[in-house]
Amino acid sequence: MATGRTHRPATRSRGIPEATVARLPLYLRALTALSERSVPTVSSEELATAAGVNSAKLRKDFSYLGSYGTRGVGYDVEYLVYQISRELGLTQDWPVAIVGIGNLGAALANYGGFASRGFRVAALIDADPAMAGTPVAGIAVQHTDDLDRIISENGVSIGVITTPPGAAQQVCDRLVAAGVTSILNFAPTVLSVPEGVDVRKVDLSIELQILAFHEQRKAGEDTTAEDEGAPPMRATPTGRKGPDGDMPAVMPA
Amino acid sequence: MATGRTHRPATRSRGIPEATVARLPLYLRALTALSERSVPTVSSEELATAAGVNSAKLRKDFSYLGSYGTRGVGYDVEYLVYQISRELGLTQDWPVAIVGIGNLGAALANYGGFASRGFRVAALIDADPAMAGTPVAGIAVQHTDDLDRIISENGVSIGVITTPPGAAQQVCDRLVAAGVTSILNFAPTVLSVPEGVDVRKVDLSIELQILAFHEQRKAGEDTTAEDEGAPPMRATPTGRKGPDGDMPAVMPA
DNA sequence: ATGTCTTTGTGAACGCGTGCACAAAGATTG
DNA sequence: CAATCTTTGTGCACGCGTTCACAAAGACAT
Repeated sequence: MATGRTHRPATRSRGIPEATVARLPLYLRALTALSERSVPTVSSEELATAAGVNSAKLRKDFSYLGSYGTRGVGYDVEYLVYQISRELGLTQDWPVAIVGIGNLGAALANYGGFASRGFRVAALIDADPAMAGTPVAGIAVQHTDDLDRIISENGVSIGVITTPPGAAQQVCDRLVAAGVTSILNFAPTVLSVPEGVDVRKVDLSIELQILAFHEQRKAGEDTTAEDEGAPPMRATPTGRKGPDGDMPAVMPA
Repeated sequence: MATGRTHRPATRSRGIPEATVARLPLYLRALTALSERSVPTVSSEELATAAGVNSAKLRKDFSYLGSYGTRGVGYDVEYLVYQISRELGLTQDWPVAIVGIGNLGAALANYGGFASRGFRVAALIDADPAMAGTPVAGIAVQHTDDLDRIISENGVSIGVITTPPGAAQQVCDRLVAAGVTSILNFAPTVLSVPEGVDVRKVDLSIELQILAFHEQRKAGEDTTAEDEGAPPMRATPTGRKGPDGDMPAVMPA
């Protein structure tokens, strides 16, 4: 098991707050839409509405990038698109490797949004020997044994993990050893990585559970004093509780 | 276009902070793993490590749920699994409808993590008439025309949108009109929903762009005074700029 | 019973992110 | 050139979330 940090201490990267960085892609998307409609300039108010944020927040976000606006007029759309793209590093090509070509991995390989903004699916990797050579989204799947070579040859620095949870940490370790320094993890696992490696996770199950919480809360608001449901007898603090748990089996897996 | 709030003002739901709610599924997952290994009790330190968080944060999170630990011993695993499950509303069944059965939608329908924790894929909906009746993950795809009826009959309150961006808002409006109050949006679009409806978004493109930012930053750290790249001539503040933009076309779409 | 040892639960301080509100800047008009 | 109007950029205050550090609580040994 790899030992290392799991959380980056929110390093204020080059003075730009993490929260701002997370919103830049949102602004960029809205700006791109305006650009396609040949809109020359946009005010912070309009752009904020399009991006679904507060206009003051948007202005403060942009202020971290520099003074790119013109008072009394607004922001030059094309210019801003370029500045944000550059800031995000989207002016260069980012070869990406997807490891774990199951349903989700294949879907991502086919996903148009991937290739659209400078990201290029450079390799598909799977542990199943039977899949090797099979073309998915026009790219031949390669075997895990060659992972190291594939990463090096293609200069991949961003890896996407769509393996089953049991394989995720191992794949992660191998990716990192091969030189990958950014990982997008779709497996429901807490990845442990060494310092300097960034990990972002996308967890469908967690998102649903958060929604369920609010949903339950909304439903419970009607009943004034909702029935809390008889809590199951708590295991006696001392008596360790029998081996065959008589606790209600809530969740199998 | 629907008019309404886009952001919930972080309503401190029943006293449990939003940040804590977002971590509960993480704890639950770690606890479930311990439960399967028949571990009777766990300390905040151990559990925190497994979940990848600070132990003080974990204790404070649990303190919002009540005093479920035993000092000097730790937490009873089974009991805590039940309490968190109940708090998240996972003791009940949540029928989910997926709208937009393309690559991603089909992958989600097949995704095991969905069904595992009380969530059940109750319906698959697509706008393509040719898909109607086709079984995906053992469920027949139904046509968008029947959306309203499908939602009502199955008592769906959580909807998942995996349509192309252009259709997302319209689908969202229809889902909300049919009674859905929680939406998980995979389309790269800012959804506008009325008060009382929760929206969570999963955006692959945004995640990659955030990684690219940090990746670029890491790469740029080596070169002491990195070349900022000649900024393209800024559009003259007054002269509105020609219709055929001579700005470098950074991002096509 | 008394003491020791472990671990929880939480008060308090700190830092980040958000939003208000306004002065400064520039465009535009007469 | 002066006046007016629009919109940016930001100082400031507030609230949430995180983390430290420790007192209180209970288990366990003697």
